[in-house]
Amino acid sequence: MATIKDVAARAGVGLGTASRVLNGSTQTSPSSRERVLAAAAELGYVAHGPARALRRTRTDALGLLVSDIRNPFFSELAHAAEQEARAHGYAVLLANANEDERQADDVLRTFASQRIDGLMLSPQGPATPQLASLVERDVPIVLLNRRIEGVDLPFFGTDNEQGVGLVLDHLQRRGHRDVAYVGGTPTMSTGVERARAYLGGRAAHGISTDDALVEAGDFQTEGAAAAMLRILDRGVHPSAVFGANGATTVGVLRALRERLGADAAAAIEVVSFDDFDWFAYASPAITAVRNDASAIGRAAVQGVLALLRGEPAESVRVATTLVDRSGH
Amino acid sequence: MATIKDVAARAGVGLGTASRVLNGSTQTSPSSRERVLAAAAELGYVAHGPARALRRTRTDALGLLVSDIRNPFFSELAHAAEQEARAHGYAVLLANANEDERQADDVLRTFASQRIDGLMLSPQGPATPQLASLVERDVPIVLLNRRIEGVDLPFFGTDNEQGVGLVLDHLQRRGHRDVAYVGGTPTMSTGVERARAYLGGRAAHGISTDDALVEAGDFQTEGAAAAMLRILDRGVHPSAVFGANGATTVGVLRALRERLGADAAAAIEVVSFDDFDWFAYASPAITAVRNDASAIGRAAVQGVLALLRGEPAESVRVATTLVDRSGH
DNA sequence: CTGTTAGCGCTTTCAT
DNA sequence: ATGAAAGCGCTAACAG
Repeated sequence: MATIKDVAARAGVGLGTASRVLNGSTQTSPSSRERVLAAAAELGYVAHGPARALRRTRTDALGLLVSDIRNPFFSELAHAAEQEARAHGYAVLLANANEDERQADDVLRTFASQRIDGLMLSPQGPATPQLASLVERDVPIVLLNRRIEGVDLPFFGTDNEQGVGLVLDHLQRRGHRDVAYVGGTPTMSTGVERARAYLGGRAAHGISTDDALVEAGDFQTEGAAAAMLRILDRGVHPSAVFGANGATTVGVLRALRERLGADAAAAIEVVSFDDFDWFAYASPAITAVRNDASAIGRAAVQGVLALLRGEPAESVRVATTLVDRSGH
Repeated sequence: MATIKDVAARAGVGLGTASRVLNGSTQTSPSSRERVLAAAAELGYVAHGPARALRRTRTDALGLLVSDIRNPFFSELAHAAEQEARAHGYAVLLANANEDERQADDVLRTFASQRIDGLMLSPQGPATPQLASLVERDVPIVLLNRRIEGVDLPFFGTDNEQGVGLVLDHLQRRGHRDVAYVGGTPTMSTGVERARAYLGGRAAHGISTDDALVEAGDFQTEGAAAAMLRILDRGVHPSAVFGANGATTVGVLRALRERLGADAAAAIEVVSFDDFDWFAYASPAITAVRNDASAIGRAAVQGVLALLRGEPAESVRVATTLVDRSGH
């Protein structure tokens, strides 16, 4: 593998000059510039990243740790973040916590060893040891979509309150009174925010505040289905159901069909926080709050980059939109 | 940031000893071993990856370049690959080509500069310059799901022929004669293989070989919808449609509804190569070939690792299964 | 404008 | 079993 030394030799210049040219540095004579570039091209020279990193004490790499890359929200966010980072000359190391705290800590250790310049992460729960040590080392860090107790870091995520507001307005417009709510994990900031906004807003939107209509799930399909079944078993007859996230809504769908049959289930309007493209193909089609994962990803990158420059990074709550499919 | 020098000093041993202990190396006295480990823990020492890489000329990192991380097939594959790699002590650098050759080449350059030990990629098209240079450098490389013209590299992907066979059997069992086929890009090995298997197998399965029922899409939703419309515009009346991949099937669904209305569309059985979980919630539910992205991801990692050990890597065609949802 | 040199943090001989 | 020393490829500081 050609090194910068080879390039310098072939171009007939000193090591320093070669380095300067290759880094687009300030003053270099056009002649040597040309020859270095030519030599590099001929040799197929690619700078040795680790060596640069060692010397410069920065890697131009950002770590992105998501809860689950298979979750469309995160895969879209990751994609957008990568594009944004690349546009700014940064590479993104993408890793997956698999909704598991241990794996998350593992990844964080790897990131730390790679000496990433900054980190974006969607936390699994409370602060882990590795995270604490990264914070201590003053690595620029931003949080994605979920907050962490007792850790004050810039936050980039969905505007849950605004999104729930959209749903409340929609339900009211459609004239629903008996609306079931299948929520998320109460230990997750996302779950708490959505629940509070919804429960608190019911009365003002003409929605029943009967607690028999409300159950907490776990943001997973299984748990949500179970929660929905518990609600139905109470003998209530909701005309609509609001699922607190995408997976929850899928669980709701499953439970409704299982308990009521496809036809009766189809008579109940289902509204979701989080939109999946295929909701348009469900029957009846599902109305959903679409949160802009791309915008969050881009904003998060800009946030770490600001931190990297020593500027403060302001938290961002990205507004959602309602995809109304209730007209079939 | 604590360096190994700090650790050695604090443990009262030489640099070499510290390094040996930290690498779980052979012969080190229990006493120094203990003290080094203690010192490292107290200092929160994390080895400097780039420095190690520089010295050892390996990074213990594998590159994974997928066509589009938002495609569930790839996000699941990526997830499985990461798990498998981690189990073998390797980190995965995951990057996204965004179905764009230029971006792919960009990523490859970054990978090259990072000096990844091995590469797994799903090619966008023909070999790019950067890929050629990686091949030349003898970096272990395996291909995911798509082949490249003129490049002979171990391949890990779906068994398209077997999968299409499952569909043909299913269609025959259901008694379909007039089956429309919306295919993929003819320039992509995946598209070619599926088309060949399907078109060639029709006669033997009692399916009409009328070419008016066949159109090529582009493996994207838009293109597939257009292709489906072209077929319908010919005045044919298929009783079933086979979509050559997941996105294609979504396009098919959209086109059918748009042109025939929801009710008439629901009378046509749609079968898909690639399964999405929500196909169970479409109406009618969609029968699909499920290809095992996780198995492919794991096999691919094992392939590069074999190459890394100097062993040959045998290509793997992972068998698919049919998820039959035709009974509603 | 350019060549030389030091040294980033680490692993790995080479002597003990 | 361990300390000393060399050097991986690169950038930046220092002389010219």
